[in-house]
Amino acid sequence: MSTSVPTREAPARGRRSTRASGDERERAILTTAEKLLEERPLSEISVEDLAKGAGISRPSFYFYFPSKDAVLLTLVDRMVEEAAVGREEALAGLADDPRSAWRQGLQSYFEAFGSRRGVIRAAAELRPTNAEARGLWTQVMETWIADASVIIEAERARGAAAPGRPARELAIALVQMNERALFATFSGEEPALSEETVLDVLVDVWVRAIYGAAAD
Amino acid sequence: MSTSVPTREAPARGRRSTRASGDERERAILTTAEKLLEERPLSEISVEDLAKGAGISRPSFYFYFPSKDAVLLTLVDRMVEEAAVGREEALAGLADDPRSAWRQGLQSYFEAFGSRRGVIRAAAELRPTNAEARGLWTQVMETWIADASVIIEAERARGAAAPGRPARELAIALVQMNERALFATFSGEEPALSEETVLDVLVDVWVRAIYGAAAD
DNA sequence: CAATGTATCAACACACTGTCGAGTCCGTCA
DNA sequence: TGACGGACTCGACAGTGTGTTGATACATTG
Repeated sequence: MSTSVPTREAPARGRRSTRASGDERERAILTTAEKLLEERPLSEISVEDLAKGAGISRPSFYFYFPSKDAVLLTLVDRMVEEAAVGREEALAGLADDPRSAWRQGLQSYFEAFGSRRGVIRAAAELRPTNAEARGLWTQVMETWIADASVIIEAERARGAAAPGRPARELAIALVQMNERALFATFSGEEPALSEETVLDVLVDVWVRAIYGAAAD
Repeated sequence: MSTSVPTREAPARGRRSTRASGDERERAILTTAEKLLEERPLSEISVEDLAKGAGISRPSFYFYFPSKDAVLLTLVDRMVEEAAVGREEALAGLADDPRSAWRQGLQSYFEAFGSRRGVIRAAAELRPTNAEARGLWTQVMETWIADASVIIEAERARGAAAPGRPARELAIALVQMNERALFATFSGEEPALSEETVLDVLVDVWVRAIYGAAAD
């Protein structure tokens, strides 16, 4: 580890340059955003609100972040990283018990996203209008899909899973289902599955879609 | 089943009152919106653009619609109504051939939404910020889910479908999958299923999830 | 031919975003 | 020590968008 600043792998969307004291200010903006997002949607939060919450003026805000969106992307980055941690481990014990292995894979996302409702809600709100947000989300989906495809193929090869449409196609549909269902549940949409049942239902569909043979 | 179509009284979101000549103007606004939405997202279309496209001034626009959102909701209303038409018929020949019956049910949505990409994209963009849009979409989902639940239960009762989690839960997850997958495909997101395969893949998951027993 | 309702728009009042430039504060080093 | 420069701050401005108001046409139609 180098002695210099704790190498923040954070993308260049944070502060303009520098690395002096105002570090806390940057933090303050982030935590303010997180707090406000629990209360109301992104569209009802202005740069002024963020600045005020961090105890600075609006122009000063722009010293730390180039826009409101950038703040959010930083938050999302963080969350995604957390979610990715659990992903690896889950994919071990497949041969033993597919159902609970798949369940585990889902669970890490469930937990990471579930603990930051404001942020995912905002992310969903941002995606349509912000290309960077779209790209970031695409990446997440893509790794998820890639993982699932590989496993589906492996399960088919060893004869555990039923043959059928290309693994990737199946994976895309299932991952999209997860995304939508979890978003709906966490943002309190109607209709949505309850927090207690989402995981079970989703895993059920996954397992049936992957292992069950197509009827007729 | 009851087929209670969401009573279609023209929503009060059109013109302030009246119903005189300026009818064409209202139309012009609607078609302008539809046209512009094929080119660029809702967030990049201003009331000014809409007004200009319809050959009137911005204030005049407000004589016809209370806001930009209202224009869109009208468009969505229309589209949803079209989509609902095919729904009824599809649900007949289930006993004969479940797969193609389910496929047919999906197809009407596929076609209705696929022919108005701009509008669905805008609808997705609007949903997070506009309560009315959310409510409208909720209704659509709800009828879809209700239908699916009833059928799943019927199929289980007659022994065709496998038992499992409550039909409604299954229906919610599957309908959400459809929604997300179709949106992704039609708005050219990445990753997404191709237009040629979406329907097949979705139907495949539906059939396996409903008729296939849970493996493990 | 008034009177009533339809339709139109210039001008205004706001809200928000992003930028510019003039500052302050503080550590460094000549 | 004192001036130089970089970190940081904010008042004031410019731009773009929304929604409203009030004055004004232009019909009908009673």
